[in-house]
Amino acid sequence: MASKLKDDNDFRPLSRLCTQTITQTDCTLEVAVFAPLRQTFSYRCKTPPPPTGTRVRVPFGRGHRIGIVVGYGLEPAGTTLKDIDAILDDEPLLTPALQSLLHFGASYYQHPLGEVWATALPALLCRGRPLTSGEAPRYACNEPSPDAATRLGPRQTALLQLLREAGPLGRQELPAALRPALPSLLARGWLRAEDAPAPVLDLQSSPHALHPEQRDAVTALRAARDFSVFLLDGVTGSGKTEVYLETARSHLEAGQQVLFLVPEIGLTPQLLERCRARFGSAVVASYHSGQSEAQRLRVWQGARSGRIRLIVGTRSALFLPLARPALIVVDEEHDPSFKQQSGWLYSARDLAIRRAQLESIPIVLGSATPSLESLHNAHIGKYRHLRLRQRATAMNLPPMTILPMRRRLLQAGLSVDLLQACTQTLEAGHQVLLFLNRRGYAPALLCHDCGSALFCPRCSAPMTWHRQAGRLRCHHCGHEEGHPHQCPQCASVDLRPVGAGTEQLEDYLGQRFPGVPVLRIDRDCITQTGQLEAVLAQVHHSGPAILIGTQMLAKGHHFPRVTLVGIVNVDQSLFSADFRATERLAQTVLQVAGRAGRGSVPGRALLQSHVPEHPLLALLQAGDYTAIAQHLLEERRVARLPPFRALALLRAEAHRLDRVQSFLAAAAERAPSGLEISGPFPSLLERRAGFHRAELWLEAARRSELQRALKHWLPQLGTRPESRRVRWVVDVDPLNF
DNA sequence: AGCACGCCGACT
DNA sequence: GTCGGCGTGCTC
Repeated sequence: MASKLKDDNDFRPLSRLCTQTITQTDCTLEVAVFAPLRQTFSYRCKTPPPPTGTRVRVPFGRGHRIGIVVGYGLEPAGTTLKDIDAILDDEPLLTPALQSLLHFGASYYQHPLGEVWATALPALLCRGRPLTSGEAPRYACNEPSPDAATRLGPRQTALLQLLREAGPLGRQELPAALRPALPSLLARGWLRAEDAPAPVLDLQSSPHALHPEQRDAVTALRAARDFSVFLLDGVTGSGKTEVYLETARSHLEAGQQVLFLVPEIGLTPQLLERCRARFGSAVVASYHSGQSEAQRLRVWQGARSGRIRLIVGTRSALFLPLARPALIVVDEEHDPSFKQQSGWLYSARDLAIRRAQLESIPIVLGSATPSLESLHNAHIGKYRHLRLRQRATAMNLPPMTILPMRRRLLQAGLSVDLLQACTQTLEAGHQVLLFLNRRGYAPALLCHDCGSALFCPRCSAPMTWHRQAGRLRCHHCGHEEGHPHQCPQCASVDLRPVGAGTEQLEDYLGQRFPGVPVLRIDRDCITQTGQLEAVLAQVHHSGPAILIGTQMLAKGHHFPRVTLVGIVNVDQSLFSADFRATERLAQTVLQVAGRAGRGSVPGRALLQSHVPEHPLLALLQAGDYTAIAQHLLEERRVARLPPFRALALLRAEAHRLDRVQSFLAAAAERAPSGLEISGPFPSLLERRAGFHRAELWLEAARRSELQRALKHWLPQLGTRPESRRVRWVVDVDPLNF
């Protein structure tokens, strides 16, 4: 009775299910319900079966759920199957290519199909909102008027007159006072609703002429018709965006659509504005989780109908249906934010490549500091490597200098040399940017008598002291408490902050440079939308000033008056247990350094370190990312790490450590051949929010081998008794440890 | 995930 | 004597 789909818990390529034309009535539907359940469920359908990708409402448990038809049972329906309640759509929500992408994504990342669909669709559709064109109709007068003898009210008369003079208008374009008159006039035939005409491109020519490298890149990209992957490897300021836009332009002119992925919501507004200025605001939209669900649905429908021609969006925009896709752009492709961190652990960058393949269109991955994975793929010829070495502006990357910290006097983590450089810069009337990826006043509070740190009661990490708020906070689980009166170990009252965070820097520099504005940019002080823009505007209009910031400040913004960039702390990254830490450090340093000297005055960047002799720092100092990447790739090859090996983690957590251990031990024991298993290892953060955490490393020579092994192993893992006592997930191609 | 069922502590 | 704690198990 169970269909094949369910038998091996496999997600078959959709083509194999779709190509069969199911004509007989009373057949079995395979439904992926919107719930985190590994199986699909079979239902009986007495009407002609709907195509895959349509929503159905089904009885489920003692209630009802909405799900997606993902296949058909091959055997005749058994008597125990329930009937579906209703078919919610006349047609599939997604094209076959996009349906295949979701099936692939569920299978590759070992995630339940129903939840994959739920992640990919706007929430309103998951809740059963009917599919419409998504277009607001326009209202026009009917001529001749239906019953000229009727006396109309003043609002009705005014509305009719307006529409006669101005032509058809949408509801939003009408004065709010006249809108209430719409329903009655429509009902009585005075007005009719009509579809708005498709918005048109409003092309503006490029404000800058392309330099030769850009022109070559655009030529290569425009020539690509079928699936191919381009790595656009261009130093900061080399004009990658211009290349994207010029390539997009030719596709838009041909009536097609372009999808533009960025790693963070914060990067959408600038790019959106630039696209709107170039192509006309009617055909350009953004799509991200900061929008209301109604808004997202509108963009989704606009993309599906083809009315919206270019979308700038974050991860989830990858799943927007496109009527006529022509090009996908993944900007800042190295950014780890493209990997989803909870639920379905997919990489939007990697799935974007898969989507391009399924749609037979080209895709561009762009970055000034490409990921080692992408560089490797370029080296082995899987991607076409396009380089932009020339800067569009005349500025160069500021020279970088390592500042040794050993045995130096440090104040708030700043060496005298760095402070001196700050003084010089400020005296010259310029601005300083200090980068420190650590929020709060101090990363720990330490007892001066017994030396114990104040740990989070639920995590294996010390709590961060936030002095302004007067709170100790755990950055891992959100636990919060006030300043303790005494040390919980020895009852001493001498508790002191150790280490420096952005808050401490702000504090100290405010005292050290009285009269100089000190502006801090991190998640603690930028809480509302628009706040960041306000601070940035302040920076642009200010004279000498000091900017202090975390990761938040490293991305996307330019500070023409900043001529000194100080990177306060690189040492943790040099010795991190996360093998990607050095790659990230190099990317961040170059990114942050690139913020300086974009105006007319050259800048410089200073890196503080206790180990100035570290080989990576010498490479960083030279500012040559290609050389750094080469060095790091060689390290990875020797250490047999990605991209030279395929890696997945089996992570488990539970309140009781013994349950975590016995689950992982049982899993390791039953591991299939072809998979190299190591561990269980305690996770980098051993305990989080009261859960003990550990993981198994699963490795294979190639991703395909890893996939083959996982496919057979994991379904049976879920049936074991140990697995019910822990929370477990597989993280395929993990990025964060 | 929901939403049941199911056995052990403090209350009208 | 009940209300309710969340541990365990099921959903075609």
